[in-house]
Amino acid sequence: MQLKKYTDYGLRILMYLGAKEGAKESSNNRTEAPERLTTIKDICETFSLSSNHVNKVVHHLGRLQLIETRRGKNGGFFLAKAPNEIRLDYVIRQLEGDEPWIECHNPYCVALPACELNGIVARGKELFYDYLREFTLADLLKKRGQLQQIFSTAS
Amino acid sequence: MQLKKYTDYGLRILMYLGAKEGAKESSNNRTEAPERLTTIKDICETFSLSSNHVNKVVHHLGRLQLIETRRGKNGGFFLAKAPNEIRLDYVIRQLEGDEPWIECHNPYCVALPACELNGIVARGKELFYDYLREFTLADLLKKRGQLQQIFSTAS
DNA sequence: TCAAAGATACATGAATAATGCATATTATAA
DNA sequence: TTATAATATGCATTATTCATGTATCTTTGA
Ligand code: SF4
Ligand code: SF4
Repeated sequence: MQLKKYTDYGLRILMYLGAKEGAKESSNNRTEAPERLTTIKDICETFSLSSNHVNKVVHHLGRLQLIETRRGKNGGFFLAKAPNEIRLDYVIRQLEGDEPWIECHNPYCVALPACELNGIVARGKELFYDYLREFTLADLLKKRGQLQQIFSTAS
Repeated sequence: MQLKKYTDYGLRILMYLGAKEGAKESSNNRTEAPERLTTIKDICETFSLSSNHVNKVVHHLGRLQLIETRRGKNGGFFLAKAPNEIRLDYVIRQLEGDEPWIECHNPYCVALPACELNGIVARGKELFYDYLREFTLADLLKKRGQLQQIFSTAS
């Protein structure tokens, strides 16, 4: 019972991009690319991660339209939305995959027709996500200055 | 992000015992063993499970003092508490293991000193368990009659 | 036309959960 | 007292999923 690293990596990437964006004097036009784009290599060096894995997460975030990716030379990616428009429940649900937390079929459980448990767990799961729904990427950037310092210091 | 089968097996066992207990005219003395005790074999045949795995879960439930186990001939196990005293949050926390849902150390994440995420997820996890806390084994036995029928029919 | 970036597909490795096996221990009954 | 039926316990193996690696393709700017 633990979130996948994959999911956390996605959030780290968003935090990195959010913190960096805060660094410049905040362009209003968000689909305009900043000076130099963040690359997968940047992320890997900052967090000491495997580029292959990050590759996939970045791609996924792109498909979700949370970031915009640019291929080719001087390519990279940046936030496609304002931090306060990126809800944590959405990010985690999508990256994590939204499967039921308890598996009653496969193999089929005989108790299923009379079981109250799966409904209770499913409701609990929704409460978890309801709570996450109250937060956005902006909430993760409360200590933006400190994050910037960490990210710029980390090799 | 899914509960372990191990945990669900534990709940199935409790449901089985609870439904069976409802069958007889409810002895008040709960540490008194009923006529014939439920065995691991019974559980395995009912749910088509591996006896080794069930073995361990039964042992675990015994250590948690949710059931009382009896070794030797005519041994087996039965509920050590009334169903309404067995809270689901406790059962699931214990069987599942109460680790954090997001892993910030091991390997260490550079963002940790300035990260808001782990706290948010930890709080969401507690809300999940807070919800489960409202339910007991008795709530899982709402359809006791149907459960009894299922369990007696299942080979 | 080269090089630097992400996109994509597939293969491999690592971690953990699930299961299997063997044997010890205990309690009951014949 | 002995056979038997049950849980207890430790270790081995298998399966599944996650994480990571390798290779190649595509795009794009210089
Ligand atoms: S016991 Fe209930 S929750 Fe568990 S597998 Fe069976 S039907 Fe699903
Ligand atoms: S980003 Fe935050 S939550 Fe994720 S590992 Fe780092 S410190 Fe923990």
